[in-house]
Amino acid sequence: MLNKIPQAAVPRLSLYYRALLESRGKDYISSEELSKLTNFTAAQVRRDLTYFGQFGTPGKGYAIEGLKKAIVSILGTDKNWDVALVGVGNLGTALLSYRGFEQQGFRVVCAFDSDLRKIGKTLEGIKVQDTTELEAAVKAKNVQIAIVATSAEGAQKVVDILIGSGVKAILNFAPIRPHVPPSVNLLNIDLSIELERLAYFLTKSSG
Amino acid sequence: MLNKIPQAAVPRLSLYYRALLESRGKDYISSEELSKLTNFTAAQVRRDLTYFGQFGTPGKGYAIEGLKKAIVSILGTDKNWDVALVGVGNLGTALLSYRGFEQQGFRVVCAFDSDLRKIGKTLEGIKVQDTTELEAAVKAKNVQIAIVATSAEGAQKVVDILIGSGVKAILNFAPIRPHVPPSVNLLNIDLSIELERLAYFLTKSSG
DNA sequence: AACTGTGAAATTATTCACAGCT
DNA sequence: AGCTGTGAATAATTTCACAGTT
Repeated sequence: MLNKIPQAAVPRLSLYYRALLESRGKDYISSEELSKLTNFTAAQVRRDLTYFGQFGTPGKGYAIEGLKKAIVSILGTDKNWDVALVGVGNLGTALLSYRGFEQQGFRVVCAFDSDLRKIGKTLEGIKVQDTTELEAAVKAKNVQIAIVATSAEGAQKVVDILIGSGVKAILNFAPIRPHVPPSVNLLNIDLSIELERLAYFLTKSSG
Repeated sequence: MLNKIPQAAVPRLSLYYRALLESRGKDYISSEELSKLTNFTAAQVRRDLTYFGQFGTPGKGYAIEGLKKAIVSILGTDKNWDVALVGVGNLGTALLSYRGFEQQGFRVVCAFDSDLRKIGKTLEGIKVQDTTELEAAVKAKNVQIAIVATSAEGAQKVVDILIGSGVKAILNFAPIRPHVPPSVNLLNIDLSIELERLAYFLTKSSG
């Protein structure tokens, strides 16, 4: 069986995992119970899980500990990843101190900025380097993942340097859609677009 | 013609708008040109735009200035919205100084935290209030929109208070999915889940 | 009896392809 | 001639409903 996995199934898997974390004190959980905890349908829960394997026991449900381990392994959050951060403005600094990164196995090992006032400072134990050193540092440390938290203006150039340095995945917070080759995983978190979505829903429901 | 608008069309509209901002020096732009700038297909551009109206001129394309105004009006980014911010930790502080809010017509008019070390401080001209004052302040100022940037633990309680105070839309950054009535617009920005998506793509492409 | 896993149906979203307008 | 707007076709995703397993 060669399933094509819907893109949207992956974040749902994360949400099932959260629900499992909250489900202490029993061994098994049914798709029905998982659906109540996550506000998806029970059929969707079952379908989603079968995209990745067969984890259930008919008549009993899903073994909670086993399913947790399976999801962690599918998502890859049991691995550790070194990350380079480019841009230590307000957002970059907030990201540096965000404890969720560590919890998910992401460790920021170097940080860069082009602002002379920031270069040389140490934040959360990481010394901020000049962006001109980006390529050399990323290559030397064999970093595979980068977070781009620069302004829109600098972002594409930074992305190009990162890709040239061997980075395989980019989490982009700059409000542009950088151009990357198909071999590079790009994930955009675009606050500006989320705000426009919010404005749209507000306008629709109040007008 | 009574279109149901696909959810995903709204952020695409935002991206078309960005492309239009970059298209200076001419009066008309074709769906083909817009598709090149946004990496969607020309058919998708045309289909998306017709969900919201008829903006094109056959033979010429879309009048750039007219389409820009139309999109701004559809998205509601021509309106101004007062916003309450709950949680002024690292992320909340970064959001407070994020200039994109103002640009999109969102103005933070009050900020709250339950940490005594933060209450009373002034950030970006906003005095941080105790979360116990949340309900009274939101009601007094008739705030319709709130940003929740608290920890997971406090978030649901904050959301309940906000809804009880008349808030109609919530932009939630806390890593939980708060429960809200259908009348309230909820938009989750869940960094933790994005990181797991990233881990998944990395695992898949490297394993 | 309780529950999963999954074909089949239904729904939703995208792409094709072209009639018709400028 | 050049391009939009849109029915129809296709593709993707979700939901239904139930055969089969524990």
